[in-house]
Amino acid sequence: MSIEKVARFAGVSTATVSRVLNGYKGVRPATRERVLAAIAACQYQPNLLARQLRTSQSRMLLVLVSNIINPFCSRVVRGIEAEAEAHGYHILLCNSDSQTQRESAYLTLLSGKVVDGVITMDAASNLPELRKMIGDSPWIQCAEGNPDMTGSSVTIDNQQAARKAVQHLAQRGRRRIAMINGDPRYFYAQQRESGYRSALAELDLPWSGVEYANEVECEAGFAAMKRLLEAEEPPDAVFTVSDVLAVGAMHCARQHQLTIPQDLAVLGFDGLPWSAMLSPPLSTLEQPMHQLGTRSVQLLLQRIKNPLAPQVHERLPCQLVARASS
Amino acid sequence: MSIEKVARFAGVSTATVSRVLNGYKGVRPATRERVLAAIAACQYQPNLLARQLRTSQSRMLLVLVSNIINPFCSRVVRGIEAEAEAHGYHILLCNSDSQTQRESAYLTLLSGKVVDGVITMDAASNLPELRKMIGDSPWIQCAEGNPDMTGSSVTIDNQQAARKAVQHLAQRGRRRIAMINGDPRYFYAQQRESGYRSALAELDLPWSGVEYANEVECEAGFAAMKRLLEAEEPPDAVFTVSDVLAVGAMHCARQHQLTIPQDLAVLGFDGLPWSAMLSPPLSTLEQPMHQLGTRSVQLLLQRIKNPLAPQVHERLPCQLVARASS
DNA sequence: CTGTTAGCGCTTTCAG
DNA sequence: CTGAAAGCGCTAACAG
Repeated sequence: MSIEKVARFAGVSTATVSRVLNGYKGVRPATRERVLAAIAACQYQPNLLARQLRTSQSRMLLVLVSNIINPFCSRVVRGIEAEAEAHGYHILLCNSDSQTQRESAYLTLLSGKVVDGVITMDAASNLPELRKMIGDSPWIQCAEGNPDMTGSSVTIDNQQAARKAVQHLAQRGRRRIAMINGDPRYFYAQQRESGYRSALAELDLPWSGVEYANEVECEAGFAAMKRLLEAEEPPDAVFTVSDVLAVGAMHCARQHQLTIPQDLAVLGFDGLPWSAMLSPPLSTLEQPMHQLGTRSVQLLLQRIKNPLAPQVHERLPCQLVARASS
Repeated sequence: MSIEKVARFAGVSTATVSRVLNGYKGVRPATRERVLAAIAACQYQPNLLARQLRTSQSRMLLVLVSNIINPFCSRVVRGIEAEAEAHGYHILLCNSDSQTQRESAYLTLLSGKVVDGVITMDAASNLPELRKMIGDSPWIQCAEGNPDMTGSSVTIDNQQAARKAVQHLAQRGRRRIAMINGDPRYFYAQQRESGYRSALAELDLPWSGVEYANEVECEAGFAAMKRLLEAEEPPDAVFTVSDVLAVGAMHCARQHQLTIPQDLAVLGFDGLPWSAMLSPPLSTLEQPMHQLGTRSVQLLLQRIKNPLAPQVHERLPCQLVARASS
């Protein structure tokens, strides 16, 4: 069931079969019919690998995330996939767990021509060795990425978002605002922490407290909150870097007999749909998750089409949704 | 930077370069060194596409899920990816949204030799046209799949799990136990509903009420609960087919001034980590999500290695975790 | 131990 | 409008 058999069956050359397969115009209707019939008769299925090798394009995109279990990631990936599919591309998913070794293993698919480009949602850009592997292959950093560096990116303004968070909490009368941050190797985590600190300074709030969650799971949020609450001077508000962490933080507060928001105000991040349905409903900074994904694909495809396209750093809007938890 | 250039550079044949690349033993250390040096000098990166075409194996697995946003799916996929990676395989992710057309578009990657096998978490097995596309390519159905049909599967005993759910709720004194089910095109949904109804019958509970959520999102759970609560005879307990739906159901109950579990007992499904941290903590049927994924890969790889391996239908255990919501 | 050679299945000039 | 033929880059017999 190769193209040759079909050709023999139809009594034409392989070139002609290829032409009808790819919908070229210059084929006499009669022969086209004959070829089509042969294809059906042979139950022919093109070998995509061979085609990809020959045309040197796979129409596949590599998506490197730290962990698809993070609902923020899965929603962005959904956007990526939707847009990719709309342009006839497929996606290869890789969970790196932020392990350099795994990331580089996946990046060989890039140099190996198995994928036409890559979207990273990981801290890859911070590692010179990975940047080197990517070389100047088409690459977009999504929801992470330092504009001062090379490589296009589409993100929100993380520093600004964190400032909004602190300002909101301060407006509600909170004085000891803590932060539960993510892995500080991420640029987004650095930015949010910097925004947090600068807002605190501007508002003349001397108290600060930052704890790091080792992963984006509610248990990690719980543990971080515990450390915060059992410190000498516990916070009266907490800003977490993910709604998932906020769930853990809220649970911990309840275990400590604290009422939300009276005793502790809680503010999440991401804007996952279920944040509105928690008890109490969670205030959060809503990220345009789907759009982060679709836009990344648009820029990536643009880059694939024209490798010389200029690098861009897009910033998508992010807004605070105030609810009962703060 | 093809293998030929490296060969020329090292003064050997392409065969020898290929040999050292693939770690064959029969190469004199001296030549091996020379080749290695040439590879480094040329910054050679093997074209994986060419290799895949030649060896006719891509070491890629297609994973067909309805929607990666469902946390149950993302956790299973995590298991799939972990096991796949451990065996040197990569995964191609497809969100089908249960649209036949999209599923079949992805399945061409199977016939096109882009992937060596497929794991479906979708209702694909229920559609003859898709089964035909899969043909006898290596295929495992994960968390879904009718044992009466061809095609190996690894699932839990959905019928049994639903019975446990009803029994638990009845034991707690509930008489009007409702169910919020998923898309009834899924075999798992059919099985759970059948388990629900048979348990009700066995317990002599005449009241029943089933609503269907059109997607696994909390909003859908909310809407379904609303229909249930606004009916003439509202339930005093509800069993949802996913923890995500339970979040919506609980929120709806609160809006209706109902206290959980006094006025309404709630029981979820899946056992997502954050279910324990809701307020009140959610009782749920815990599925072995990670294992569902890893086991599927094991069976699939077995099948890829030996296409004649017998079909199996594995059932993994699932247990009820009782918490404050019921 | 190493080289020669024949493809994997497809697309794409270049002739006719 | 159609065919012949040259590869894409790699692996794997088969010789030597």
